[in-house]
Amino acid sequence: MYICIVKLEQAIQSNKFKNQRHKVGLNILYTAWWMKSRVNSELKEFGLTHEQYNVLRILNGKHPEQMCVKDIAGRMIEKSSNVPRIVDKLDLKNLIKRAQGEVDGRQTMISLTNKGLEILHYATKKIDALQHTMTALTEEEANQLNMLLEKMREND
Amino acid sequence: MYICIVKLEQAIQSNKFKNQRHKVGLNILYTAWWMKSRVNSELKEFGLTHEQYNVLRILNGKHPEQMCVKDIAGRMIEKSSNVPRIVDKLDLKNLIKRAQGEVDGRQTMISLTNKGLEILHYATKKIDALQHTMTALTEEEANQLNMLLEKMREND
DNA sequence: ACGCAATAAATGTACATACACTCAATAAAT
DNA sequence: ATTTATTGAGTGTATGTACATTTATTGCGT
Repeated sequence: MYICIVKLEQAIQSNKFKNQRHKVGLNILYTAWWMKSRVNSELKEFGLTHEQYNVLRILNGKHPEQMCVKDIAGRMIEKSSNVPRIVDKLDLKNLIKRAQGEVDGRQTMISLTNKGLEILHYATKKIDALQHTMTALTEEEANQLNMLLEKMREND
Repeated sequence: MYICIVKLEQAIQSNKFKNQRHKVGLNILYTAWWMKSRVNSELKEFGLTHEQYNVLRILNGKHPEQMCVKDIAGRMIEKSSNVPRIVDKLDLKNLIKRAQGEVDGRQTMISLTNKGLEILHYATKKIDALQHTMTALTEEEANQLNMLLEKMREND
């Protein structure tokens, strides 16, 4: 276990943590960055970013139905993501289609193209494999980690 | 405990997790975003961003000594932070000083100004108080969370 | 029906990340 | 000692975040 304790200290070259609760904040931020980096480098061969991939995944959840921009935004992990701009990039690559909303003219309805579906398919294979090696935990440990994270955010 | 399990599902409006290890990835990314948002809104009154605050804190660790850009970068949580640009912003606000390195002319040596020290002092008070309410864990739980995060990154 | 508030999407701006590249200074090789 | 490689900082570009503002459309109150 000692090796583990040393790892964050190595990564941010500091061991001046006031207490475990202080350390946990830095540890979560670092781990999130570590995950994003690895995902991004895996997605590079598809010309996708982490966020673009996330939007494609969300669209796939409703496929072949369309989704409006607001519904996509509500499912994003980072709530301040600027979905219209991410959708712009996906549109330029013809991975999604846009259409004016029929029931509500203010909405822009987004859906995956065949090209988008295909790229998502191959990208998902890669990401799933990565996630497997990246999360070196048992289901039991993962469950405990999830519970601790939820408890941490209790005062929300 | 059930309330907790529901929380991430609410936040990203999804409950289609393949397993606990899949969920843990999303949970860490979401928690990191949640923390950063709260820190940023707390720092707004000082005109600082989360990253600028981080650089000031790192400089304070060596104060009154100077640090070169590379050493600062090595202590950043997000390793791809572009430190020269963050330092630019701090310089414009006169919170830090730059000087050409004397022993190595390639280095730019950075140090806090009095104004930087003062702002950091007040900002730190706020952030410490925030961190206290934001991390609703006991020391025991925080320690366990830290160990699980380190174990998760084992295949690095 | 008309006017006004509310909503959805898009846009503008400042800041940051990710990554390639340049430039000057130092270190290394011969 | 001179050439060559390496290193530290800075810059350029594309992408994304955070947040305010704009524009078009809808819904509501009267």
